[in-house]
Amino acid sequence: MEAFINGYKCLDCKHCFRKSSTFSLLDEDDLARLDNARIEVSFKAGEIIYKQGTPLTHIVILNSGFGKIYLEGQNERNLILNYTKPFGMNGGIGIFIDERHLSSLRAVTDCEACFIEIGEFKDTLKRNPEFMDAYLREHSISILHTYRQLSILTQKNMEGRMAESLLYLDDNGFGNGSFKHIPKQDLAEFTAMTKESSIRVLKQFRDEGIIGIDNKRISILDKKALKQIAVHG
Amino acid sequence: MEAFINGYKCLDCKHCFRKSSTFSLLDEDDLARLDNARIEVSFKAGEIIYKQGTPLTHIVILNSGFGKIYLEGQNERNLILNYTKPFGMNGGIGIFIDERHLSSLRAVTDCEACFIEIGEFKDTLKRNPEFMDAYLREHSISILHTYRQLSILTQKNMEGRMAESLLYLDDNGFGNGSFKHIPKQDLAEFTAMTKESSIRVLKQFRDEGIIGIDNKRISILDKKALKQIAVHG
DNA sequence: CGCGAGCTTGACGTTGTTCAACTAGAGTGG
DNA sequence: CCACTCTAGTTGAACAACGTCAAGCTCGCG
Repeated sequence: MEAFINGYKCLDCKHCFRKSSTFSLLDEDDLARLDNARIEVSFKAGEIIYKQGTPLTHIVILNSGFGKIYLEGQNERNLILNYTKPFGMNGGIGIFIDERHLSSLRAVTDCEACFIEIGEFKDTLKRNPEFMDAYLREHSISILHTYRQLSILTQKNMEGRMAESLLYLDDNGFGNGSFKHIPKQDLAEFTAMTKESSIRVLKQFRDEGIIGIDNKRISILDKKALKQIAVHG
Repeated sequence: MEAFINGYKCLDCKHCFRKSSTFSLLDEDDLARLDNARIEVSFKAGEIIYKQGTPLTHIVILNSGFGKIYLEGQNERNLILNYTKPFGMNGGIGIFIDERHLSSLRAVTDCEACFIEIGEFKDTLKRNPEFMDAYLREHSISILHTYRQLSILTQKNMEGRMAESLLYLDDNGFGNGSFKHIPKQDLAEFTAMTKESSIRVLKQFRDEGIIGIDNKRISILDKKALKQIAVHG
């Protein structure tokens, strides 16, 4: 019964956590506590999972589907920081300051999300140094990516930025050499340019035989050329 | 004798740590251990304290003077992420990944730096949950700033970026309403524009009576106007 | 006094955005 | 089945923003 009502649990915690190298560091006892502090919610593609500025009360983990993490910037323009990774922890960066979300998360596909209450989550971090280490490693990688983005987005031209982004998506588990689900508008928001510009750059890449575009699916045809453009741009 | 040889200690650890709210969370025992894992080095203005990509073996704390934290980007162009804060912990973000520096730190003024070995530092973090909390809070604030920069640098025009930067510097302890030590080139690297552009924008601000420039010292005359430009730009 | 680093200026070219119009395809109700 | 609508995609022309280049300046310092 509960399984069909949004906001209640229908999955077994241990099952999910076994798939995550970070959560696999916890023992039965800690998993049980987290399970207790956990809520499941499903989201439809396009729905907002959490919004920048709102109170940060839970860590969010997507155990199916994926979402985009973005900053809401000047006059309705967004900047996509990254896409979620399976079983990655989202929304946690603000928990040590004012407990508000520093970014927004929106479902790209339909998603199943686990919400873990941050009080319990923090306690778990404190009780388990290895878990803390893994958590910090995850965040460090995210910061490394943010630094890279900062450097790329402020110093490379449109072609270079687009090449970097396509390579990043390809190298980080968005399909083998091709990906759907990412409209031109989103590629624009990931590369800090306008939708029109992203279309023009992609068209240029297509005309040069570097990528293929059919029916909203982008395929990388010449990765070497893309790398060349990424470095030089 | 030692006091005059660079790389040896001449300061009392407890003395310094008492000035830092983060380090004041540690007890005598932990402070003594850190003191043991500590080296002091002084740097002249302009010298590199650590360089992006090199092995990260120590956390660096500046107890006098200040430095700039920057990314080394495309063809010799740097991007200044931030300036150091007194007794702030620098260089630590990479300690949970591959133990290499993600950014560079360079002395802006003459500096006295403490280098704390990261093994001991990590152990101290693990032994002291409150210290860990404070450390994470510091880093979270730094990430928040990085997000802000990402948003500002990719979405605002030059006037907006410069206004934001001047306000940031003013609000974060770089003199009351005016600051030296930051040449036009550095303001350019902080706002992701060329030296020439930063000069032109500053000149425009001066002509509008918003700032004053004399003898390399920039003074904020009309903060309200600056805020207006920052929001709108 | 001369040197050099940082600063300043203007002319010019490139890059990327804006705006406006148009197209294609998916979903919806009659 | 067809018109209607909505969203994503596409295109071109005009324009603004910003960088590049080249030259000259200024001021502190040896």
